[in-house]
Amino acid sequence: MKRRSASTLRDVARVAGVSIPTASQALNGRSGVSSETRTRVHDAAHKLRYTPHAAARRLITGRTDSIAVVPGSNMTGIFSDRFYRPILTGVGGVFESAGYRMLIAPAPRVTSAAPQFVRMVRAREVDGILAVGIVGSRWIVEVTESDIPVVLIDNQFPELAVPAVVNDDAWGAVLATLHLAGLGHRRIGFVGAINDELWARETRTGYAQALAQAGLLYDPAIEILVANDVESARQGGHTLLSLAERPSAIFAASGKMAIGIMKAARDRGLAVPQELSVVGTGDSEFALMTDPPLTAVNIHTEELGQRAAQLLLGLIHGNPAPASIVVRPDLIVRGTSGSSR
Amino acid sequence: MKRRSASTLRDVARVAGVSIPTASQALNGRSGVSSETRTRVHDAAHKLRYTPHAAARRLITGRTDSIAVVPGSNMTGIFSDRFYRPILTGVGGVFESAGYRMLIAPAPRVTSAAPQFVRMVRAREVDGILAVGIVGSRWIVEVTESDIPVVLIDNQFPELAVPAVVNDDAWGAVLATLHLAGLGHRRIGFVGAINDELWARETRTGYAQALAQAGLLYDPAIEILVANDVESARQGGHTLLSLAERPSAIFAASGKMAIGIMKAARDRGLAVPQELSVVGTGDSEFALMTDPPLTAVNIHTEELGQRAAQLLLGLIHGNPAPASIVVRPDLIVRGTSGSSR
DNA sequence: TTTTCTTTCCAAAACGTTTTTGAGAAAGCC
DNA sequence: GGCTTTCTCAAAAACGTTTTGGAAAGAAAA
Repeated sequence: MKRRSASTLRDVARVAGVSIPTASQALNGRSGVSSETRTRVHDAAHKLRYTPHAAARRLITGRTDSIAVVPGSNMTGIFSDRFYRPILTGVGGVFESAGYRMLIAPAPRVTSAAPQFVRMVRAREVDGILAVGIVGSRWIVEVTESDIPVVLIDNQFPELAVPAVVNDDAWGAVLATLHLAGLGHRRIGFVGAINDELWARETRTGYAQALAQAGLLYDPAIEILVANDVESARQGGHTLLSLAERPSAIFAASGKMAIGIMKAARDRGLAVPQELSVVGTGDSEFALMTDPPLTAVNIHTEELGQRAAQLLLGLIHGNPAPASIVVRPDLIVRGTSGSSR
Repeated sequence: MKRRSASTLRDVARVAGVSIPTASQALNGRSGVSSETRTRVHDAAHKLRYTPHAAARRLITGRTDSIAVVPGSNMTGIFSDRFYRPILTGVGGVFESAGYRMLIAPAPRVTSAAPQFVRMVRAREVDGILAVGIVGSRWIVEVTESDIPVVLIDNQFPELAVPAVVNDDAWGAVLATLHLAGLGHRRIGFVGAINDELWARETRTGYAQALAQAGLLYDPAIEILVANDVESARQGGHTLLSLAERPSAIFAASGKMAIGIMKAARDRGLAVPQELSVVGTGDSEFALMTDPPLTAVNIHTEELGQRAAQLLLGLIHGNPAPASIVVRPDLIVRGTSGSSR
């Protein structure tokens, strides 16, 4: 009596005293069935706790109501990445209200998950794909061959015409740099990431551009590239702060690097923001942990995710693919940036 | 020529010049097919880029090779929760090597996702369920009715006999408190979470127990319960540190609360660890951001996830359900705890 | 009364696999 | 050459649903 095998549409039809197709019609709300039998079928279904077998339904309808989320190779993990996490929250919210499920390959990186994902796509397990971060173009080609809609987040393949949603990293750097310039700083240092990912390059570009815009000289001596972690940035900070003409403000391209800079300042007994202004990039959880709280470029990560999800839903429903979407960050001024002198 | 509809087993059979069942047998490596036809079938399948239709296969085999991950109501979000994130990383690793996929309802909390999940389970979309954090017992009952294996993480229902994997929160508190006692501290304060979740209660229990074990007096005046965030803990810290007989050490039940305490100490000009020792709880990403790095109870989150995943895989393959698994944390001594005086 | 139109339902086919059963052919044995 | 045995393959059934093409029954129109 424990193991009551799951009830099927046939059972419902039998209990309601109708044929299988009639039961199906009734439950799916299609016309051509009297309201009396309709309620009888619904009652039977409810009594038997009937739920349609997903695989059977998929087989005939061709829809899966699921989308696959693919972690790019630059994610530290689909669950552990600080930057991409809130993006996925945004994605999830949109798909939830649309009644979709997210299928997540447990593989930490797309490089290892690639064959698995291609198989998933070919097996028609999903209606669409959301690739988050860096994925190889070879992989994209293989996937798009299957006529399944794909949307990229924080990545672009202009030559392949794959729709994408990206953050305007250069704009963020411009905001940060102009903010510091507006406070009267003339020597604004930059600590960037030494990798060659898009955001690292773009951030650097924005910094240089903003300097020009503010009429400040670009000085390679106060620009330094380090690995994207606290300790490397701390060392980089010491390099910058030990200069004869040390910068009065530093813009760090990530939250971790900003924290490293603040540690370096504290090591040297420099008060923030009185003797050194620091601007970072990142979420508020990070920013509020420092003392004082970090002035930072705020990337609308959740919005990135939402926009991408909406775009993908549109493609699934047959809408034409729009051009890429660019989302601009803004700057949240907290306690680490102050006027020069 | 762009829209080449996906090839099916029938196509493979036709190209190879055999019947459909023979093609199936050959591809699935079953005996009773000559090696010559077998290679012919494989060649055809490869040429046509054949991949079995997942839904069709599921319909007949009954297996889905997927498991559902259910976010508990105390998660801040399946992607955004600091504590549960690494657990899911552990889970993912195990399922990846076992060839399983993870289905994640995008809903942020199980309370909102409950009906959706029950439907998923009833629709036989998954072979097993992993519930992470707090889920309602009513929900569990509803799900277990479907004869689908369920494993809980960081949660327990002794009366329902649902297998679970939990962290030994009390033990962590004992380690932290005894560490401080071992450094010579006689007045060890406690900042706990005011919610009534299991970990909050257990941590408090462990603290009290360790005091007794160390021969120290339990003083309600230096125990305080606050909301689990930085700012609340900061205020709580001020309360504790303004006492006439202020504690020389404080154990905080979470990383956020530990940071709040450190901010309070800095507000009052108290040097850590010279004038106040602080021990927290949490991952190293958090702990390394403070200055000096935080001495903290280290919960083996990833191991929790791995053990739970392995347990669930066992249940799916018919193993008997073992008793609950308890994983003990350890203490990582960093820079915020020093000897008394 | 006969014809035409609705309404309500059901039989059958389809989706793409896997599994079971059985038939034909080649080979071994007397 | 007749008999069994082994090997290879194909025909048919099954999984649980949705969709299509009518059929039966009753009501409206002639």
